[in-house]
Amino acid sequence: MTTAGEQQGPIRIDTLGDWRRSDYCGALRASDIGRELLLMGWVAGRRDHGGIVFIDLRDRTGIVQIVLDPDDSPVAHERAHALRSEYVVAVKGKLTARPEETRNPALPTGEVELRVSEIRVLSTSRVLPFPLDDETEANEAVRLKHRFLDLRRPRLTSNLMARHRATTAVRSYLDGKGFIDVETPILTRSTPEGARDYLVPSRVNPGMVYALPQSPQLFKQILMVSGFDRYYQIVRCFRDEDLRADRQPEFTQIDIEMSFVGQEDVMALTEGLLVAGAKAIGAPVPETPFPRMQYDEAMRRFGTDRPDTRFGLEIVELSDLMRESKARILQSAVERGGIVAGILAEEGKQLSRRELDELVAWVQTLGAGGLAWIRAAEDGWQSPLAKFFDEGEREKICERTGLRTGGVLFLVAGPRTHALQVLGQLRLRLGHMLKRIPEGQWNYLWVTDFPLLEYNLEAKRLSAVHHPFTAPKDEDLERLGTEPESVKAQAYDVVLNGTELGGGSIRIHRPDVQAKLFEALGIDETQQRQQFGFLLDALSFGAPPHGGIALGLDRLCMLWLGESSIRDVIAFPKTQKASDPMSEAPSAPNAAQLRELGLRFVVRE
RNA sequence: GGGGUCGUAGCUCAGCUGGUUAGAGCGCCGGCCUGUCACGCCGGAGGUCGCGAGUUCGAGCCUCGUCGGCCCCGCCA
Repeated sequence: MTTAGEQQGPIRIDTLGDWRRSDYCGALRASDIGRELLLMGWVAGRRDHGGIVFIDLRDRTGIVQIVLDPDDSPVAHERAHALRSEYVVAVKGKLTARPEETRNPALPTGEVELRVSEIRVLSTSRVLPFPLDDETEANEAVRLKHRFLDLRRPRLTSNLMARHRATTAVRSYLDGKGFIDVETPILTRSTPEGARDYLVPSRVNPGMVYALPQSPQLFKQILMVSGFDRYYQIVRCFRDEDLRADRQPEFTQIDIEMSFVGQEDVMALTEGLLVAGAKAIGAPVPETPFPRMQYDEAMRRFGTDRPDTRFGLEIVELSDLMRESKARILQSAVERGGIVAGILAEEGKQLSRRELDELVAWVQTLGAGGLAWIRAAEDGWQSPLAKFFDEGEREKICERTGLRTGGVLFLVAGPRTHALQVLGQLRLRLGHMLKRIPEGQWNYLWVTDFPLLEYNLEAKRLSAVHHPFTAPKDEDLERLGTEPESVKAQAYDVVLNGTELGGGSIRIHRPDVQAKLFEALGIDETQQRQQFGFLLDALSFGAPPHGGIALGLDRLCMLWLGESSIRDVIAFPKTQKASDPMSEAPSAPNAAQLRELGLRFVVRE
């Protein structure tokens, strides 16, 4: 950038006048040759030969080549020298076939070009802070500060247009199935459990706050009680938790609830919706019904409740073989009620000693006791634990896991759930390292039969795995009071390639069952009234059996479009610190605002 | 709350073991150029090495702190 570049230059800005666009740039084809056109767009590139000038004109549909030839119009040609990147221009002219040898097969519009008879310069541009091509990936902070420019990049433009097609298809699909789009409040009340809330102080109720919804859960259930029967909403949700590549503080859910249905009905509907969405966005259309897997099996084989089933490297348990082992670390884990389990990498030979050491160190950062490995080399086992295993044990281990020469077996010992989760993460990492994850495969999967409750170590009480309105399986109902942790929920998650797309459940519609669940959760009657009174009221006035699901629209679009960050399918996303470099949100409130709200900030040490 | 990584020209990045005047490509500015499409050729401008302390004769490079981007753990019913 130079000072000269900051000047707008002597170029004259024209008015739009009565000019109106006749066509979009990206749609022009050989069939349009001969037409008189009026195009409007941004200067995406300029090749000025002095005697003849080529302009790449871009709008949201694509790029078409514009030719400014003094033989066509000396005036337009003369003005073309002053054009710069991202100037906005309108051009009038005739669409012609490009001379045979100058066609550009890389461009959908490469067979044609517009020969300009008249040009209007509608707007100029400062020099760009970063190039707008799809190749150079500028620093995210710079991109977000100038999001209006970032969004001009063809990839982001087409991502947002594709997202629009998906949401349109979803609305049309749900409308066709008789669903009613109903809006629910953004200013609502905080509910306990779940994520941290974003709070909004109420001016007219000093000392009181609203919470932004983490999801419209209670409202959609109430709509069922009200008899709407089938509800949907494409709705913003807010969770004040730390961000990830696939997580934003505000995100969009496709929220669905329906009455007089069971789990299978919701799942079938969801599959149809995903088919419609995938079709509209141009992603491979999944086959239905999707495969199913019970939660217990997912944990046992994949160490997670959202397994990526595109590759093997499954978990194998070895606890029974280690009960008597001389390898104390492994043996004692079993003795204490934990497990020993492993993952076999058949092609583990390609992992260097250094990579193995890095894996061991990495697993330790996950909070696991440690990671042991056994490398089956030509001349015997190489392993920190090798000396502890006799011939018989080695044979059994090989038999159980399939370990053979060239392979590496990874072992983790510890409390069951934790060991499995660590292995689940190790599995993903190995999948990447060994390039085992196939591109172009789309494994949709239902995970079912979640436990209803789990023991929360921090809170020292049971908490809901899904949420406290999830119905237990009918046959498990009576165990709610006696063995609550054995009760399964009528809950289901849909997973794509190891990413959770969404989840739902059949809800509790009977006040007596809901009360039992609150009891199991240790929420007393006063708290119940205070926190969920309105839902309990609603359930007591004739609630239909109902259930639903919520799907993460941003994540869906991200996966469907092959993006690795949710930010690239959201027009105005936030950084990892939940800030927006463009608008500079969040910002400090001024004194008058604080006074009016009756707030005072206390500086945290 | 924690771990990792990055921050040098508008952008992407190089910069050795701490040592003279901090480089490249692209972009930008000026000139030339009638079939380019990553146009080409000639010339030029452009730097708070994120910021602040410290060590040192000397810091882009070492130390500490801090700010910011990204990835991950915890967290996200």
